[in-house]
Amino acid sequence: MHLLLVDGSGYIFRAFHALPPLSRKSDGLPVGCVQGFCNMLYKLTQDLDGDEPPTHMAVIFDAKGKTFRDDLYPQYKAQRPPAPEELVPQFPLTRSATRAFSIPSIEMEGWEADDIMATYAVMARDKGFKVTIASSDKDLMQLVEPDGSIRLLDTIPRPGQPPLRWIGPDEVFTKFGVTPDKVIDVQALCGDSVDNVPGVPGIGVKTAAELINTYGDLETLLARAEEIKQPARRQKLIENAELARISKTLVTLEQKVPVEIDLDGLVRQPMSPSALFPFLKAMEFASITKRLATLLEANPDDFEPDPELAANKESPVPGAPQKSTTLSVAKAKLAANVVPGSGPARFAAEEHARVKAIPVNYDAYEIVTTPEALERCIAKIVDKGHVAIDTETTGLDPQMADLVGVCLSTEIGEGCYIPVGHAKPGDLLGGGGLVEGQLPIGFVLEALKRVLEDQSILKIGQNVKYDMEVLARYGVAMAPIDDTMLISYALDGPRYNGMDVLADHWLNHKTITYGELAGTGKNQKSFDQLDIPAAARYAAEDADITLRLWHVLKPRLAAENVTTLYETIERPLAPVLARMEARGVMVDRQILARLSGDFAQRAAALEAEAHELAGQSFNLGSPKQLGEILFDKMGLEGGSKTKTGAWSTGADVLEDLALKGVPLARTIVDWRQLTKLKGTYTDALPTYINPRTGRVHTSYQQASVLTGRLSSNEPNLQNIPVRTEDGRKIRTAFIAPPGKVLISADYSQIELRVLAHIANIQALKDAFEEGLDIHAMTASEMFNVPVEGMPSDVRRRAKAINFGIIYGISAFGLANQLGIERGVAGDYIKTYFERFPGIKDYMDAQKARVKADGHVMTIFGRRIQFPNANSGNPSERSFVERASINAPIQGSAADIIRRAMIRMEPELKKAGVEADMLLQVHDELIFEVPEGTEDQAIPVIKQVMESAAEPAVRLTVPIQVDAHAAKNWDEAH
DNA sequence: GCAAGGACGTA
DNA sequence: GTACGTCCTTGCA
Repeated sequence: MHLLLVDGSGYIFRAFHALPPLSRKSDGLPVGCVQGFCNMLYKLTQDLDGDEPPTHMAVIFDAKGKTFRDDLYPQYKAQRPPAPEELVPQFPLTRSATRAFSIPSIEMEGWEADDIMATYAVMARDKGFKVTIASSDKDLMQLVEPDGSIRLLDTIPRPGQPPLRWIGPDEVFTKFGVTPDKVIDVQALCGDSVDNVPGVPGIGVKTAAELINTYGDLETLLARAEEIKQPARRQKLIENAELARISKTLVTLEQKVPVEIDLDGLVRQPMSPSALFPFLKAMEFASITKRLATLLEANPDDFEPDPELAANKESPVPGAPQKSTTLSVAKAKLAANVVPGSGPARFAAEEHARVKAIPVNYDAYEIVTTPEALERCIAKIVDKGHVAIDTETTGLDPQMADLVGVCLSTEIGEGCYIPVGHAKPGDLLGGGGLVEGQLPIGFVLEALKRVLEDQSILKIGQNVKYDMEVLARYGVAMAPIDDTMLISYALDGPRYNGMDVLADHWLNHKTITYGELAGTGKNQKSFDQLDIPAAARYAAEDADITLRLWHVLKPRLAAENVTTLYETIERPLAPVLARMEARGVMVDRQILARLSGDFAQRAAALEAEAHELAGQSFNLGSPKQLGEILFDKMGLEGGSKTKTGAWSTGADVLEDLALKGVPLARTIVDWRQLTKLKGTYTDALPTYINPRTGRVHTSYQQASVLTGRLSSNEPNLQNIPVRTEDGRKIRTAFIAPPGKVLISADYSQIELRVLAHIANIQALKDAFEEGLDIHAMTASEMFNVPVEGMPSDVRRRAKAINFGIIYGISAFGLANQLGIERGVAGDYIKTYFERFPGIKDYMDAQKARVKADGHVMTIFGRRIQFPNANSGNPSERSFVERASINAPIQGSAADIIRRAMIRMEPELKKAGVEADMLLQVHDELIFEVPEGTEDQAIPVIKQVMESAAEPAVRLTVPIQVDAHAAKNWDEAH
């Protein structure tokens, strides 16, 4: 086996400088590098088809956009000039050329071609391949193997030199003075002026090699730097140790890029005349066409030039100068052609078409009731290496529901349903016993555990967190996992949540609804009451559809550059959330009961008072009745109507009335507050206490918020009151069990900090750097008031403006919030833009982006889509504009805390700290720790949270986390 | 029994 | 002005 990797991007750049001047085709499009590239591909296939011809081959390109190196070291490749103008249109053409030669063309956003090549090279070497990398890039020399299993091949044409020049260990030693495995250590020291890798100032290749050969490696050298004789050199090394380490990271190639196409996908395909000649003729490459025609024994005249790429000799677009029009039309066609045609995108489209065409056959599903059938099913999974799984249970709460059946699907169209908990109809207390013929649940789980816990077998689910939690209660720790819901969320946001919607949208298939199977309303049967054949059809369909969706959606990750988001944020977060949900939080029933009584009494008194003031009895909970009393019967001024024509009676309206001397308004406001607290919190929360654990287990929705935040429901523990005194009493009911304490750690002003970073607002950054009160600083800038002795109202206004900015400010909204004139609010905004100049640019950029692309992006590459960004409805359009300003800010902050959560458990463990992460409230994490260990836990928690953006993104503002420990949530907060 | 609207709790 | 979830009433089936 022999893998040939071609450094496509490297070739283009080097060829551009090495090759003779431009050649153009008849419409003026420069194609010199494309021609050289085609010649090189031809030559390679000719010259290497000697003793060990390549059996596998791919051309790798740099994707546009940033990589992790830019985040690690913003100056990386920063001084590199933009690509020459003649080169730009040739980039997509080299991809087309690659495909014309029937060779996979691979690029991945976020990764350099070198990283992808390193990944494939190592992957292939480990499988015993011989690997050739067609490149002369010195950064790839670190991959060269002493035994010759990985070699480089320089293919750039150079006068007076052979066309192909091998680079093995000897050539590497000539270049770097060390063996290939030490190349990165040398590069870390000597740096690279072309790529702007800093290295250690004053140390060149020779010195670097000498040092590395003396000390062995970089870390040893840095550790023993004191021993170096030359004082200047010693000094430089000690001072720049960190720079050297960063440099080493920059030059070290990633060997674990999550490539989507495995080695089998790189098997060499024979050249196809029908792919090749239309391209070559469109490019007008006469001589290589002739040579290949001879080689393939084909007649080029049988093929027409590819109309998408050919010189356009037809009538140009009216009104435009002919030449440039022709050129731009060609470019536009290219742009449109390249995206769906490129490797990963084409693969995704083909997979979609393939999977969509396979019909669902309910008769093909199998019910497993014997140990032999179960073994066959397991053997199939082991053989396949991945399996779609769906667990069926008695309910929707993963902390309560009992397992009824498990369904597994290894091939599209197939599914094995294993019933374990179907019950005979019994009385209210159950007691009917299990339906006969089912395998014992313990036996089934023991057997399945082998595959569900096997690290080499991927378990695919839809909302797999649910299945993980249920199985965890039966002692099965399912891993690793993939989740079609999360893949869809990374790609498309919460738009197609739910398997029914996904199946309908992507597979054009309507799944059986649970209502159709089990009835609706109060007569709905729980899953254990269903008869097994019907249950099997439903369950197997779910597993089958999940597998189909995985085949359709997973390739889109690479094609649409969402792999990093999914792999580094969404996928690893799911098990973390599963554990948080399983832990739950302790809630003191007594406290809530006492509060409930208190609130009830006070609400009743207010109700009587309201009836008195209104002069009649009415339902205080009815905005309709209240509006009629206030504005019709009492004839009060200042009423406004809602969009449905009803009187508006919101808290702001009532607050206005109260200030104008309407006592009833105040009474209603107070009553509403108390009944809200009672109904939503003190009465409802105790009903969520799980009888098995004695704790409250919320459920986190990982894939339902547009911006990337989590949401919490049943119960929502992300809106526990905090603003009012009565509200905070509810927080005192969230407690740590005996011997433990709660820690609350929250990000300080995370969204404003993110804004300062994204929009690059120096004044804000400076203020955060100096640890100032950010709202007071804003007020001082805006209103020319010193921070010392600032009136609280001035600060309040500035705070409202800061929040307004984050929300995509409008004069209307700000005026509303502050109770001031529209014109005054408009002046405030104007002043703000003047004092913080970058803000306006940021806002305009997001608005332009969302209109052009239909989406905006967080700093971690999460796309937030707005399909109606160009809506004809002006208010809808303004809404999208504001949301597109807010989304990258809210979303980047959400990404940061997600990253912190993923890293938290391993870091706590590493630090030897026992701390259970229980809750997340957007910018706050709640932990439970043994009493007395809080001082060990807090620094670790803070450290993880404050550095959570790194190394993917190096923020240009400090992140600050405040953390406190106490026996209850109110005091810890 | 269900959906929509209004109101209000959080970040 | 952003992002959510829950409770209650209302109106219709």
